[in-house]
Amino acid sequence: MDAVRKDIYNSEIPDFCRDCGARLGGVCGALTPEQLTEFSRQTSRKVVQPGGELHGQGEPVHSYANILKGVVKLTKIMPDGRQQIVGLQFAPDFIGRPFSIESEFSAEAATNIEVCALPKAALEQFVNNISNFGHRLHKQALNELDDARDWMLTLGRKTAREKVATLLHLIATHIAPDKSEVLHFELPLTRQDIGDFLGLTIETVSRQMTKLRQEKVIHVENNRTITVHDFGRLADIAGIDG
Amino acid sequence: MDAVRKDIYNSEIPDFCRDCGARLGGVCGALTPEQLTEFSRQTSRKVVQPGGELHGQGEPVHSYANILKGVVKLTKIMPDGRQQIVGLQFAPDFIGRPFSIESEFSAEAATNIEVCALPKAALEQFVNNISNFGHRLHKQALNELDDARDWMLTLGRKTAREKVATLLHLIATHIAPDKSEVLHFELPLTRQDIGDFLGLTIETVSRQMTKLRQEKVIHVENNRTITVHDFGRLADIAGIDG
DNA sequence: CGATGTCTTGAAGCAGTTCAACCAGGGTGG
DNA sequence: CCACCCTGGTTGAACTGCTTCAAGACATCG
Repeated sequence: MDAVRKDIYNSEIPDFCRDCGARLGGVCGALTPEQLTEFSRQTSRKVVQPGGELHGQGEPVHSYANILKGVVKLTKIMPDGRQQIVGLQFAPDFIGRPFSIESEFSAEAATNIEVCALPKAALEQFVNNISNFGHRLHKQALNELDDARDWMLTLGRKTAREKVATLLHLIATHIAPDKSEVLHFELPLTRQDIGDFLGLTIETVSRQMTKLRQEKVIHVENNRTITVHDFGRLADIAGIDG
Repeated sequence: MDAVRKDIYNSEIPDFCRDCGARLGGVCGALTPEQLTEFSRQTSRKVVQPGGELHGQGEPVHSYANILKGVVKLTKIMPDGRQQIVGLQFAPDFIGRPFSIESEFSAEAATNIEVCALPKAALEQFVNNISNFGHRLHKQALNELDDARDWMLTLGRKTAREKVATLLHLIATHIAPDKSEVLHFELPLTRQDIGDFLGLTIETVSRQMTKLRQEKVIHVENNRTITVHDFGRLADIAGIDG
């Protein structure tokens, strides 16, 4: 780490960050190369398997993380076991409630994920010393708030059919490789996860997926690989736009 | 405004703010007396009738406001008229999406309200010049996010009975005068509003209220005045805690 | 005192749940 | 290599909680 390699194009950026997909987005986009170096010294890359917990509901938050790859689900669970996913996060989102208090939900890997974790103390140091850093976190919170409110409309007022279409639309816009009319992607969620996100049972989710398949709105392979034939049609069914 | 009256107890606080219930909470709590004076110079008090809009869905945000009194509902509406309340705000909450872009929902007075409105330019000035100000806004956003996610669980996984109890619990904790076991308050929402908040029809809301009344969990006068006899029982029915 | 808006109550219908059986893929071990 | 199971998904049939539609009660206000 002392002998920093340099090249013409990325002269000051630390090795550690050079190949990172999240470098320009999320909180890291706020950092100068020197700050990035300092940042990278305090963080550690972690790989987490599906189902692995980043933090549990009711636990104090002691660590934060930047998602580099994969999907993280935020879930709430009631004492009797009923479960609700209250947020999905994709690269380069930031995980963890700043100004701690204990977490009101658990954060769990939905797919294989790769994160850049940093301890609470480091986060606080960055917030205090880097002017843009707090601002970036604020913006992320506002985005999550907008997403949460969109989803409240989905949960409260949409039919099962619209809900499933809305979910597919959401996933597609976040992880599909291109923005053409025909989209192709891997579902990062199980049917159970989808049910828990939409406030439905797995059976209802399955039935609605089957219907969309029969109507040729989507094509499904191996239960997880989805092709959307007509993105506009999907948005229409989801009740998005006017 | 030039001849500032002073008294022994509130020497530097502007007249304008002296009787304000929100002075110590919300964003104003971050301000020194001098800043408060500057702040008060840029703001104007407004009274809004129930149904009055602070800003509409899809409009650019050009004004912000601090709630001094009353309740504001944030609502989303679909092209076909289906409606969902995505947030309730009480004094001393702050209204308006910082870093504008257009608003994704409308903010509307649910009761008679009194607000302290300030233009976008003034907000930006405060964010840039007062170090705590942005931090307060950030905290407010995080609180709203926690609230939104709590509500997602309510919308997605609770029964009609639990939903109604959850709403009563929410209102009670926000506007009830004291924290004793027996609570007494005015409902700031119509049955339609309650339905739009809970993702239910007004008929279902009414039926569940009747049931809670018959079970002596609550007492209702004039459809709007509620007495909660046993707060713990209400929380229990709402599925809150363990 | 009728008129209007808000809330309640009842009865019928239906979207989504529940319960149960079945199916496909992917180990594992005899 | 097949028998076995185990997990995740689908499909069917019966049920039910909420909605829908319709009528009535209550309060407020010209």
